[in-house]
Amino acid sequence: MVLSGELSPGEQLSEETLAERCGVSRTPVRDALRRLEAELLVRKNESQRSFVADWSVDDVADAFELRAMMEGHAARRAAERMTPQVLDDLRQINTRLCAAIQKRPDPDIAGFLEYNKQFHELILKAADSRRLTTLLSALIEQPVVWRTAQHYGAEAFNRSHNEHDDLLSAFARKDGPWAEAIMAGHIRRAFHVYADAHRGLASVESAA
Amino acid sequence: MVLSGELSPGEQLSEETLAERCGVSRTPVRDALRRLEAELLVRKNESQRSFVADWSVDDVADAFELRAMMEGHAARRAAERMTPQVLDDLRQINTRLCAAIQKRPDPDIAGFLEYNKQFHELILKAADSRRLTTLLSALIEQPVVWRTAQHYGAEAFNRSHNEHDDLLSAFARKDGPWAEAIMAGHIRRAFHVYADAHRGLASVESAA
DNA sequence: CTCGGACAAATTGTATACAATAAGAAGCGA
DNA sequence: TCGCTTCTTATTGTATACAATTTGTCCGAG
Repeated sequence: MVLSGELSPGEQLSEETLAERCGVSRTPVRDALRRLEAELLVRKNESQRSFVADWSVDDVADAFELRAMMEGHAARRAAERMTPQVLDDLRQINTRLCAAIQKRPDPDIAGFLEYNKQFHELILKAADSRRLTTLLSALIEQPVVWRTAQHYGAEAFNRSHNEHDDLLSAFARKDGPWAEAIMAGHIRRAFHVYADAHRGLASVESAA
Repeated sequence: MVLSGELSPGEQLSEETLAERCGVSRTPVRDALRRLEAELLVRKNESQRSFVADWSVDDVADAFELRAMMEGHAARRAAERMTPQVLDDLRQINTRLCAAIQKRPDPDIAGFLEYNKQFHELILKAADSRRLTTLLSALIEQPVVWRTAQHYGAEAFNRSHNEHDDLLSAFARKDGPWAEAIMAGHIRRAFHVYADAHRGLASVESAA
């Protein structure tokens, strides 16, 4: 509801109101608010009342910057720990991703998103750091990824696929620094696609 | 209770048992478990049962590595955004820290910890990234910092103070990369003090 | 003796009621 | 009219009861 714009930035979120609206009691609503607060989609003021956080473009830039750093770090660790099995799995996923974006008449965006998600998650798993996994999960908003992909053209899809291929090369050579550099660039490129599409808009929500 | 070793690693944490033990109902216990899970002090298995996580030395190394990366990033951002006012505040804090570690006959460890915390928190604030602040708070376990400081000798305290001074130089010149490098080294040094003190021990808890 | 299946126990998820607290509104005096 | 106090109301914190799910155990068939 926050990400779809159904709730406006700054709007107060009363537990009882939300509970009624969702047809559940306050208890699961409280849990959900806690999670959303951890993901910074919801803020609490000094007296514990909840409000919809407003993500300015700067906030999104901030999130992407951190994600670039952390996924880059994950890629480096993954490269250092790469096994033939994992490498093969990654190649298979990227092959499927390639097939999805080359579908005609229209590329299969849902397929792209799914395989892209699998690709990044497998790298994260290969990085073998519970903490990194936990921290990143709070940082990657799939709806933001989704909106970014909506603005991809054929060339952007191909670039994404090629960057994944580059990553596979770095992984095959266990070249950690290279993998880190490619991944950081990969994420930053995604941000610029997002930023170009939202240029001049005050917040994410008003664009949704 | 987890950090003091009152609860053993791997031990199951029943909400009801904890509630009884703490004299409260299950509701606040549930909230607490959620928070502890976010900080990775508690794990949940696939069927949502909670257990005390066991932090091996590798896990602590993992946490310190991430902390070095993220606090380094924070230091760089802080350097780029540094103002005379903040710089002055940081200098004052470090002066007080210096006084605390030079107390005789024994250095004032509590004072060191307090001013060290203030120093790092002000840098984090100057970095001006809500996300970075949120993520780091889940990563910095003050009890771990406390235990590390217990193993500091006079030279380690001085080194810490001098590294803070170096950071101030980097901040004064708004030299982001330099600040990042110093901070990363500063955190890594702290880890090695910790690791040396715990060498050969299987887990944090058994050493506490 | 082992393997399933069903039953019992333990545990978590959810709903609801009440208590504590904070925000807002009304009244009162200067 | 402004500022203060007080009361009302809105909202969150906590306790408890019950439902749903999972785990462990026991018994019988093969």
